[in-house]
Amino acid sequence: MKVRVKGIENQGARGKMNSNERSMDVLQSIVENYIKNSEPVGSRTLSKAIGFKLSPATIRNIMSDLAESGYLIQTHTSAGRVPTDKAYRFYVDSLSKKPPVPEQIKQKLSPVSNVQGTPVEYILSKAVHLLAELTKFACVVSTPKQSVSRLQRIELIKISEDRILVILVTKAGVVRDKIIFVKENHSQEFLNSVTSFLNEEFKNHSMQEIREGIHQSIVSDRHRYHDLLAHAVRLGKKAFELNQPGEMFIEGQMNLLLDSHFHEQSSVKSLIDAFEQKTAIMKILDESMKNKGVHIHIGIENDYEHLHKCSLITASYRNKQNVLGSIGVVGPTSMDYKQIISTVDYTAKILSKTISEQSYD
Amino acid sequence: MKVRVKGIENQGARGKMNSNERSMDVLQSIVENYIKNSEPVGSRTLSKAIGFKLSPATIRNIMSDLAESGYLIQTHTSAGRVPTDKAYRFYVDSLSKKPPVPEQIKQKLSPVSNVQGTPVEYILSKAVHLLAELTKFACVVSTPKQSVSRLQRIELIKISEDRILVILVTKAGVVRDKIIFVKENHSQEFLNSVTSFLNEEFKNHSMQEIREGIHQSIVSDRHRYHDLLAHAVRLGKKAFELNQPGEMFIEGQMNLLLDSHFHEQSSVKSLIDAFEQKTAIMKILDESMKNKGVHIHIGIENDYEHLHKCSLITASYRNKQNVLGSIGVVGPTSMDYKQIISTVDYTAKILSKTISEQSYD
DNA sequence: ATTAGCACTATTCATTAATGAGTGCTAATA
DNA sequence: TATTAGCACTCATTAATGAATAGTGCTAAT
Repeated sequence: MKVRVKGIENQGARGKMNSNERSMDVLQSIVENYIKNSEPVGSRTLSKAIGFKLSPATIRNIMSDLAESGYLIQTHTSAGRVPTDKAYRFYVDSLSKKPPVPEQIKQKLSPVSNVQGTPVEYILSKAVHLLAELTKFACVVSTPKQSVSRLQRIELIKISEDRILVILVTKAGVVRDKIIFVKENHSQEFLNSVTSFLNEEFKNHSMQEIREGIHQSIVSDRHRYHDLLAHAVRLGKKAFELNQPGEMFIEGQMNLLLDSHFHEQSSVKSLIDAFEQKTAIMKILDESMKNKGVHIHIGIENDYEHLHKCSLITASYRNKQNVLGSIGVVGPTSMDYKQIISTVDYTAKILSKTISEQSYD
Repeated sequence: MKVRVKGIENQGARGKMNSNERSMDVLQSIVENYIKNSEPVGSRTLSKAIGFKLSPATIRNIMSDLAESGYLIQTHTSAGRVPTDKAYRFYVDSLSKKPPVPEQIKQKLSPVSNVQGTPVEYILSKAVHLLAELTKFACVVSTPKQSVSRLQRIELIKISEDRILVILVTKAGVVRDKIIFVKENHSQEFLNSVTSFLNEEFKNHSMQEIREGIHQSIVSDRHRYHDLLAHAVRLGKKAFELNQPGEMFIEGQMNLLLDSHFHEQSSVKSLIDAFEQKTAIMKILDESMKNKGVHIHIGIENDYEHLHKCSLITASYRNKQNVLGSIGVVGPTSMDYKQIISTVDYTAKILSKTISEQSYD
């Protein structure tokens, strides 16, 4: 059996650079062609697509090599070739610069920044809705994480003898509420004192710090003999306890079902599962908050099995101080990466800008 | 042409009651059979299903009559009969009592009431999620309407020179926030006075009343010479302005796509549209708040064309004082009405119970 | 190294025929 | 007179067949 130079894989070892570069070009063309038409691409089609610079026979040889290296597969003998996840990975890695965002898309996303005075959640839902409309895929956004947010203000409102409504306002402009149950029947005046104390003590600190700080206070006996402070610390501990799970908004799930790549029954079931069990996607969004820029997860790269036929493009959004959450698109592995990447990137940026303007510092 | 007694339609006019009752029984059996198997039901099948009490031939005659009266249709000459929306309407109207809710369903919905201290929105999302899981259809719930809610407390928090964060807490336990923009640079102390005034003046009044009341105050010159009150009224007007559209949570949309009745491309598109354009469903939920009990909209009865292949089962939820919103199921017209109706009813009840316990009066 | 040519393979599509479920009508029956 | 059995007929569904098509792999020529 004749061993042919494989291009890409064994760079320079023995093959000519030329051959390698050409393989890459061909692969790129195949990927782009498949993204465009969602149909296995054959040697003749491709030859035509690149303007007959290479004959179908030559392309067949190259394709054969690419297939052997795991970049392409055939659904059956007489079908064209389809890119594998490895090919998509190569493709997105070789994308040089993000192309400029089309004016039309900017236009469509402009409502995100026209939301004077509305809650952050509303801005997020608007953004994710528009993103879904633009991309025609499913889109997700995670709400700001409590732990990194810094306190703007806390309010304690007496509701009944044993219940206190806690309202937390963060610098990012997020308002969260919950009810805590207490044994003592505190007066509203007393709660006001506690409120003042907590606000003075903890304003501008992150929730994380506050939780730790309060824990410290309890351990230390600094407040042991001061009744008000002791109570304040006790109430504060309850008030700042994290008990709300991170939320996530989803839009456009149904778009996926119009996509031909998900027409099989099994794929649909997988998707339903993936969205039902939000944790997997949530994890990816959380991950995306750790680094700047756009994150790309292609098919099999996803840990969660039900997402093996999907690619996720995510980007984090932030205010001036902190990374708050992230927004992303879930689509088929054969999505138009160029377009989606730049759209997600732009959406995250405009979201950051809008929320920063609304933030309280 | 021989005129046969039609049953149902011309009761007692000339036909025997027997024949009429029998037609009804047969129709009911057909509907139940179709709900169960999702397949056109033929005369032989039905004869077997009712234990051969009537021969296929007799049933054919009855079916023929029912078809003529618009209760059944045939997809083609040699197919069995399928119930029309008219038949479903007859069927649900003739359902006597809601059957008891199975213990298993109660069990599955129990997490709804185990939500000590969480925001109302969280309870709602939990309920709608579980309902979707139970029914395997799409489920929706509307968040409490601001206008009917009664004020528990308002807070004004200074954010910057020209921005004030308004937090409204209603008796139902709903917390809403928004930012208002002001020209004057009020101190927080001043805002506290305004807050006290507004709380004293308007606590326990519905938002609707407050908006009207404030309007009155502005029209009257009662506060014209009192600076604090004048400002309070001005700020209050802004604070109580309704600017948040009614929200709606949707869950399990994708369940519908596993349902065989929505397999055609066109149906899927219709559904996507229906959920994209939330207003139509929202309107039905709002409608459902006006009367007690379970509401049923079958197929063509829906005003919105894209819902013509769906039935909606809705029920309102409430606290001790007011009807707050409603929850419902969107499924195919051939859904198992008995089961869905009782499940929705029960869910609404447990929701009402839970929210009432959390309410502040 | 590239390409043209050809044999080979597998899908897709339309046609055909067989099968079967179900009806409508008529005549027989209780 | 109401019910039922029997039969001819209709139409969807299914399987089988064959032609058309798109594509490959290999070999030999350039």
